Amino acid sequence: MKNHEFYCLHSDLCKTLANPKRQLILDALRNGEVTVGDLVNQTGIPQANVSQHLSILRNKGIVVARRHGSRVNYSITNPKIIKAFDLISEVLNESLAGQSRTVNKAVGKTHLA
Amino acid sequence: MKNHEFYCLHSDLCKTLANPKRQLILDALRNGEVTVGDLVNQTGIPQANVSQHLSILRNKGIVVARRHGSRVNYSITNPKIIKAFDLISEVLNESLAGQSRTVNKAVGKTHLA
DNA sequence: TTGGTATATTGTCATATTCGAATATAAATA
DNA sequence: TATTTATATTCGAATATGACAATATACCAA
Repeated sequence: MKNHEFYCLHSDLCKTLANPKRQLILDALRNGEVTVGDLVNQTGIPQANVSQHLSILRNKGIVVARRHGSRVNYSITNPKIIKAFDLISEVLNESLAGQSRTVNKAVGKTHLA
Repeated sequence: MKNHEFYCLHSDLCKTLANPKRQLILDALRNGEVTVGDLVNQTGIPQANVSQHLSILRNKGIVVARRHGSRVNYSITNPKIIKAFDLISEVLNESLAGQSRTVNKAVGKTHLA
């Protein structure tokens, strides 16, 4: 059993990934460096909001910024982030595929939703 | 580029994983079925709170409940959940190891925290 | 049926997250 | 220097989340 602090760090990292807009951004960064402006265009998210999310991702060390003239290029620091992302996609797809079977079936007469 | 709904489902799933207590619980379920009572003992989390978290995990299809007498056994529905969990652990460890180098270095004179 | 043990749900409050609007900063250019 | 373009930060309001206490439900045994 690992310690409490580890779980906090781990879930903190997950929490950072757990936002639809940040996922859009991460997916847009999947193939390499992209500027903020391009992220705005590709995702349709307002500029200020993109910057907010990039700031969050930066602070967690998930992305890194590199200024190039007036533009700032962002990229993902660790490719395993994308691997984890894709694994969770798989879980999601399998879950969606096998839905409505035993998954949420009631147990006994409990209220188990 | 995938659609918005997919990202919402995906981040919803991540969000469910993104909680230290739920991670403790998931790690305790790593090797197979465990009863609620055992989860309470192993994690030190109060019973009501464990049930709350199990309810959340159940509703997302991450764990499944099986009643056996007066006890209820929980297990993880898809082993890939654990794989994803472990991948994120790796990212975390690598991030902790390589900390304080270039990761959060300022870019230009921006306030980039 | 009564009591006891195991598990689940609800209500409430404190805290955290998210977004848009407004504003600030940096670099490029006139 | 003044202006424009690119990006970042701050503030405030709405909403979501998490924890505990209290209570409810299910099953078992006497």
